[in-house]
Amino acid sequence: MGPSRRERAEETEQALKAAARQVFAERGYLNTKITDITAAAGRAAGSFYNHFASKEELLRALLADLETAGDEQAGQPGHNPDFADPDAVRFHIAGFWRFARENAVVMRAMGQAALVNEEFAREIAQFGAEQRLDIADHLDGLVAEGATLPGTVDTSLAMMFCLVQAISAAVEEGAVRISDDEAVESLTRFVYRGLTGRDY
Amino acid sequence: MGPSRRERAEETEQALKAAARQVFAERGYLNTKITDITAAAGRAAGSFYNHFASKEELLRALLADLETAGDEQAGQPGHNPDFADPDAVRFHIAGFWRFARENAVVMRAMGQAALVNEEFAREIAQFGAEQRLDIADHLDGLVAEGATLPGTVDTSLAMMFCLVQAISAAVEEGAVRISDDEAVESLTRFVYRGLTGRDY
DNA sequence: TGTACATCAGTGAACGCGCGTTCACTGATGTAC
DNA sequence: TGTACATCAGTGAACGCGCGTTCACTGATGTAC
Repeated sequence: MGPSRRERAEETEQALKAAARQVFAERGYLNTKITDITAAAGRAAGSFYNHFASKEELLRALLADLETAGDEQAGQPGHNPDFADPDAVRFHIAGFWRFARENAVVMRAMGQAALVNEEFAREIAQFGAEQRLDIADHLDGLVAEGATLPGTVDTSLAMMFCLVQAISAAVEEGAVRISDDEAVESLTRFVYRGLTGRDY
Repeated sequence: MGPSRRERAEETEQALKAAARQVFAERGYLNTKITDITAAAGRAAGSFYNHFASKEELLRALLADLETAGDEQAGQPGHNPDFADPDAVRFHIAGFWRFARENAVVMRAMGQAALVNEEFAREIAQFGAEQRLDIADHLDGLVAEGATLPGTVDTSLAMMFCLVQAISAAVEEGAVRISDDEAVESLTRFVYRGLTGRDY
């Protein structure tokens, strides 16, 4: 007796997701046809629709996987919310950097999907806004100590996030060549200095 | 007697370009059909191919317009290449900012085209590399004065460019709300501090 | 345990929509004489 | 200046390609008795 139906279906679904990651990485989300995914997964074209209503739905599934994986590792030992300490800045940048590099394929796919799909665009915008809100209070220590931020709190946060995100994207597409450690170190120095006006 | 053939053709070509800018701004390059452009220009679908071989060629034409416009205003009065002076940093950021805001539609279209077209991707990458090379020497003054850059020269430049570009894109798509002056001022402070390690 | 039927994951050829692209046609401008 | 023909910008219906999506079919697993 072979695998149960449920097992068989689960296998195919995982195969499709893995194949999608692969072809998205190779040629990008927008350039990927559904038959590219099924071919890479070694299944028939029609099989796709047993598991996902569309390429968008598949991307949502990949995103959901990524979120649960993110939640699991979000225990965050060593979290220090006071950006007056350079180590706290480095800790946050390193975390974001790791996340961005590990999930580069899905992040890039999301970005591409957002160009064509209003819904995805809104989700990304909201995700960014939430991220910024989550650590808005991390700058309080700086202000309390009398440091002058480079702009409003929101602008300062936006600059920090945009910078790290843009650099990780640039590294990912090969426009900038730099090791992970070097990136985190350079970014930490740039951001710490930029936010605080202090040398480091 | 009506307008000459040449005049008539020129008019239509300009109308198509203007219409393209408009619809690209409204719904993005990738979401724009050729008939969207011709409809917005008030011409028949077939007319498009008298002027451009494809949507890509039209985008190239827009890019060429933008480059000649850029060259004209590149007299650059008041150019100061020594980034030890915050005003020099502000001058460059303000220039880039103006350019990015004025040509946001075409820049965004280029970015979208690059996702689908290898050729555009290469051109953009090369353009960025050239930009960085053009002002690589602007950091020499800093190094000579004994300032510590946040990373290598190339990494430092990449961070500066990525930051300004990412913020202008974020403003353009409404993810960040900030006036032009405020943006330039905040960016100048962030970048000057980040590069030099000095307060400002 | 065995038999008969129901259900389901997977298949791949075929269908059909959307849109880029073509092309015969129109009405004008340009040219030759 | 006038006439006859060539050329060309523009038109829009029609064509056809690419690709998403469907669906009748297969061979297996699940269920009822």
